[in-house]
Amino acid sequence: MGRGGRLEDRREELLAAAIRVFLAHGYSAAKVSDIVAEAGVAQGTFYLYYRSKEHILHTLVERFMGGFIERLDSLREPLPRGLVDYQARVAAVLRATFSLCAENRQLARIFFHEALGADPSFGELLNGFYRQLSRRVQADLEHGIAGGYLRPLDAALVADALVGMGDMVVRRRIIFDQGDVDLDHLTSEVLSLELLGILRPSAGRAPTDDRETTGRSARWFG
Amino acid sequence: MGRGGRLEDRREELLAAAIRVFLAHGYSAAKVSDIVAEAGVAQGTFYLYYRSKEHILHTLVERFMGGFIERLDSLREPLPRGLVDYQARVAAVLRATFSLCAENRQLARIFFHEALGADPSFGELLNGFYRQLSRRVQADLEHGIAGGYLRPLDAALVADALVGMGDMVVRRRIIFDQGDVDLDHLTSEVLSLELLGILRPSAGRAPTDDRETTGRSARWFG
Amino acid sequence: MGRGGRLEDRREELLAAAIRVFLAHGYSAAKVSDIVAEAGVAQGTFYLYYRSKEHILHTLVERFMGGFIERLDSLREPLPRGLVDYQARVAAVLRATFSLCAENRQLARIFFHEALGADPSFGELLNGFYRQLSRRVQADLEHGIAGGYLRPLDAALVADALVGMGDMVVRRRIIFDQGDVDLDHLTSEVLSLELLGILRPSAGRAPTDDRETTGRSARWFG
Amino acid sequence: MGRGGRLEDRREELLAAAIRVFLAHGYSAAKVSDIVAEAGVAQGTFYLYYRSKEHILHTLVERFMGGFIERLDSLREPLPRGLVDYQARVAAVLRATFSLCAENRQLARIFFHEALGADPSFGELLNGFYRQLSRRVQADLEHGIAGGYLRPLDAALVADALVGMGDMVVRRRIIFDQGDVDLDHLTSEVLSLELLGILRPSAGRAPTDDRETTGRSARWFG
DNA sequence: GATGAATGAGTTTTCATTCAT
DNA sequence: TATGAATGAAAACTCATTCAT
Repeated sequence: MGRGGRLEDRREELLAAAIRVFLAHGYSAAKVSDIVAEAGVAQGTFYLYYRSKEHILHTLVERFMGGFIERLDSLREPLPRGLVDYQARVAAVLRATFSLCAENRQLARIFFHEALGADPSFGELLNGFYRQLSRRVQADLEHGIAGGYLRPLDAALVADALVGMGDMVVRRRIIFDQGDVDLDHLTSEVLSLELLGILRPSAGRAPTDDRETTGRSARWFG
Repeated sequence: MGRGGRLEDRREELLAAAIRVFLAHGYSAAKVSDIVAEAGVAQGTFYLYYRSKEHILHTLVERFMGGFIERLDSLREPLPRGLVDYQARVAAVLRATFSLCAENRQLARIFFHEALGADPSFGELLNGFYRQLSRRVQADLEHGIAGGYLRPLDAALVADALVGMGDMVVRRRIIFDQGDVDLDHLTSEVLSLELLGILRPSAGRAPTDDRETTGRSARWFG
Repeated sequence: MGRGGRLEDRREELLAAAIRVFLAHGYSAAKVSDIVAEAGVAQGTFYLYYRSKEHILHTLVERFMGGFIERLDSLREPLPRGLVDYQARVAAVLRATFSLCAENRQLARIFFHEALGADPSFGELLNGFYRQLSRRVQADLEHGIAGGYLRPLDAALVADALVGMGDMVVRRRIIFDQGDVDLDHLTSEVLSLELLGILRPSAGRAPTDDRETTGRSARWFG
Repeated sequence: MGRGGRLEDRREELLAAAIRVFLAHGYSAAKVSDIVAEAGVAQGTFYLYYRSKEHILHTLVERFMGGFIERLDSLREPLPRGLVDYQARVAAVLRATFSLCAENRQLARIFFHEALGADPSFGELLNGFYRQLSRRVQADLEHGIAGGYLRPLDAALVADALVGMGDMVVRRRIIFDQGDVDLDHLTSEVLSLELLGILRPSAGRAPTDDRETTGRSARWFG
């Protein structure tokens, strides 16, 4: 790791500095001079690694989104073969979502809080992100409906709603909260809600035992 | 009425102009000079009515939030006396939520899109809004659990998740979409999801002929 | 005192309000809106009585200068006939100067402190004021030298210096100081200093008993 | 020296430009854009070196005051041992005062004319300056009274008056006047006035052949 | 690559003054 | 006369970006 390593280090230092600064002051109040001061390099150095202030935010956001989608996709590869499979998959996806955000709380915070107002283009980006998530959920729903273990429903719309559930739990329980989070608890509650609904469960509708679905493996990026 | 009315008119004209400008360029790219040009008044006039660009956004946001909370509260006054009551109430709340956002799509768009990144303080404001909604849902959930018609669950957490469902549906289906929206359809689908969950309904899980619920005609609300 | 009286009252109220505001915030920081608020009239009313913010300061300054010069001139009418006369006259002038400034401390403060930086033209005005004072002193000095009771000296220059003595005593002892001032003491000390400095260095150099020269009469303007 | 020298140069260029602009238009009418135009640098460069327009004036004023006080103090180190010493010292101080102001006429002009009304804080600054001068004079007077060669007097008050003499001579004869000044003449006239005014009125009222003192040749100082 | 001084366009905000009522 | 809403020119100051060293 000779020269290339050094260069990457600088890029990463700046990225890390940018995270700290964006979190401390918010994106628009953050100055490039704050970032370089935080990173301990000269003003001009910034522009050797990033085209602009917006570009470094873009990098941050794309890293979050890319890592997120990639991780989720790794859990989804085979289509679920039945209800049990499906349950396990949803559990795994939820667990991964919450873990990912908890482990990268700062990045997630920037993604969900700082980026949006920064530039009109980030609105599109965020929407694209939700759309990607929603499409995957929708596909699974349709698969399940066809498989007969899910009830008929407007899959696209319900997918949006389910993504929203996860989104809000992440925003209010993981990003916004300060203290430690019980990821297992979050997962099992949201999973039950998603699978069962809130009505009193009639026979045979056992809310899944999520113990199994709660692997520690999720090491993502950063 | 004469004079006072004039003053209020000016305030409103500026507000309307600000909405148009914020939607067209985004909040941070919007200049006060754009707003006054749009409103057809002089630069200084703006500052007769609003302390700053941030202040007019605050006004917009508070107007949206206030109207929203007020409307929802008007639907919630008596606590639901049982499952049927509860269902009607949730239906009404969802319907009102979607109607309100559809009727004030521009305001809603500013609220959900422009305000967040504008200023650190708006993050707090938005969070407060979600917290208020969530607390109300939580109270209803707890009431229903005590009443025996809802299953035991972590009411605070599930409330967050349910608010998230509505939030995402609003954002992706009402605000983001351009065309007309079938509010009844949105309501009935989200209502079913919320009440029943997505698993195949076992016996007696009224009120649920899925066909009907999913169909366009379903009327859960007044 | 029908209409005219009213009009004059308004003018005076505005003037008084302007004094208070100029003293409180300084001329340049003072806003016309502060003055009208202080006077309890509408913004536009100001311009019925004064052409501009500068104009009201001009009015204030001219009132001070005019009153000052007028008062001094009333003491100087007959040329002093000899040393005794001269001493009495200098004493009276000093006493009047100090009284005037003490009685109109606020106006004086505006004159000496606020006006200068307000506008280049006030520099000229102030200089003109000093020039007028200096010329009068110079004339007396020349008269005294010709009369043989003052020593030969550069009358114009010494006049400037003597005016400066009074000026600084006024600024540091009357305007700047908060508490009460012993005008008799100021007068007698400055008088001694002045007379000893300029008298012909012959016999009879008794510093005047200033008791006599200290009349209470000085009621000036305002 | 290379780099540091450059930075200092820029500061000085801006300072010099500011002097020219303040003298030409007056402080309050002067725009930062005038200063940078005069200095031939960009608008933003100004703020690399000075926080604000007020700050550069502060710098100017402090430079004047500092240089002035420092110079005077260098003349005063040993306390005068008697009348002769005292005379020499007063002469030296007057001469230095006049020289300094004549040599830095522009700076002095800004100090005495522009700074005062600029900001309330400058009133304090100027007053502090006069207070410093006055205290030094007062100390000398008290020393002389104790030494028996000065007459009893209110040293603090007379000190103020004497400072005022110098102040007005500087303002009217050095700063305000355009042409050349005869510093020797100013010094000798003011010196006579001052000494006669404060010396003990006993025998030997040297140093006083009035003819000579008033003449151009008089040399009271080195 | 690294530096950091210099750039200058861009925007908010203020406030003396006007004028329709 | 009195009002006070409206005007709009004016200016300070910021900060992302560049570029000579």
